Amino acid sequence: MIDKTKFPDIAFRKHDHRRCQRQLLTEASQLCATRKLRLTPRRRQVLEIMLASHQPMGAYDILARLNRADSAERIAPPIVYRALEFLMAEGLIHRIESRNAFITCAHPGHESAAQFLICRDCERVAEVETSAQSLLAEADNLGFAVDHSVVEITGVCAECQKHAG
Amino acid sequence: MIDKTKFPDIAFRKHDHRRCQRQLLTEASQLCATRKLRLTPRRRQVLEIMLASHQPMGAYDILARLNRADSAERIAPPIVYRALEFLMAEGLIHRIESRNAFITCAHPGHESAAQFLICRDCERVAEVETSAQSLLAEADNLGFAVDHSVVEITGVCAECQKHAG
DNA sequence: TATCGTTACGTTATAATATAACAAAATGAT
DNA sequence: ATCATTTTGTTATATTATAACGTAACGATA
Ligand SMILES: [Zn+2]
Ligand SMILES: [Zn+2]
Ligand SMILES: [Zn+2]
Ligand SMILES: [Zn+2]
Repeated sequence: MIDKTKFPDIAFRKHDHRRCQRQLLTEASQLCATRKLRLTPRRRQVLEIMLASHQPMGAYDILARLNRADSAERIAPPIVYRALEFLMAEGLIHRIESRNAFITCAHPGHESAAQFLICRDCERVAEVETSAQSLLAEADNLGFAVDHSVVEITGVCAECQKHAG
Repeated sequence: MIDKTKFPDIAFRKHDHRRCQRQLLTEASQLCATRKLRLTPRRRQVLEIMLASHQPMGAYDILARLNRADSAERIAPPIVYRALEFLMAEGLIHRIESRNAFITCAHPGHESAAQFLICRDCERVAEVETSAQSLLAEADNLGFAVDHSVVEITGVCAECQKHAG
């Protein structure tokens, strides 16, 4: 069992990635079973493709891999986007907004908002736990040189909350 | 002079927006003059269009307004994207990654990374100046009900910094 | 196991966002 | 006036995402 709370930068280190993959697939299965949701072959297939690395993938990258796998079929975009939609809704993957790309969740089932350290060189992504700690401090801790940070909080402003009443 | 440090939620309040517009245009002019950069008619026009409101605009929204303004010309996407590129490079506007949209900077020339509170109801955006850790507290302060937060820190991981040597 | 409502998948077309590549014009420094 | 540089204009195309609608699989129930 890889504890990503202790090694939040696992994505940036050499490690037994097979174990990552197995562990996350198992967690995904269990999570879906618990919630009585169907991790269908397609959804599982997309998740497996995404588990190939700790780099985010664009929907069309995933699509290309799907079409390379089953040389007979001609999979179309909506299939991929639907699988991504399901996986995101269940917190098995996250969207990296600044890249229009998607990445597997490092610890499925977490409550707090996901936060990422994205290396613009190797393109690997580490998912860190929000907790109380400052993310920038955490980055500094990990020796991660911050280049650009995107912080976007979406919600409803006070005025609109009144009107909605 | 509107002090957005004292009123970080100015975008969510009733206020004299003409003053916002005038003030930001003046700041933009001065900033470009200081840096010996050209705030050309096109760039200024795009900035003015964006100053219409505190809501982010897509590149094609801006394009549509350009084409409505000069009914003769047929402005094409690259023109808009180039103006946006310039304005972003100089910190006069910011990109809202989670919306593929752009918004004028609330206080041009600031050093720290921009952070936003985006209302998914009225779609107005407040730019706040706080550290990442206290942003959620700030949101709470302003009565902003957080719905979804995107925190993306891009940089170079420790390993890649070694290889780059 | 036949039926039926629901969920997931497949297919086609198209919308929305963004950039490549190259030509023409404007700028500003000799 | 000339020329290098920057900015703008133009055409075409790449990339990302969704609408709309039909088919198949599933899973509960009779
Ligand atoms: Zn791994
Ligand atoms: Zn996660
Ligand atoms: Zn205003
Ligand atoms: Zn700003």
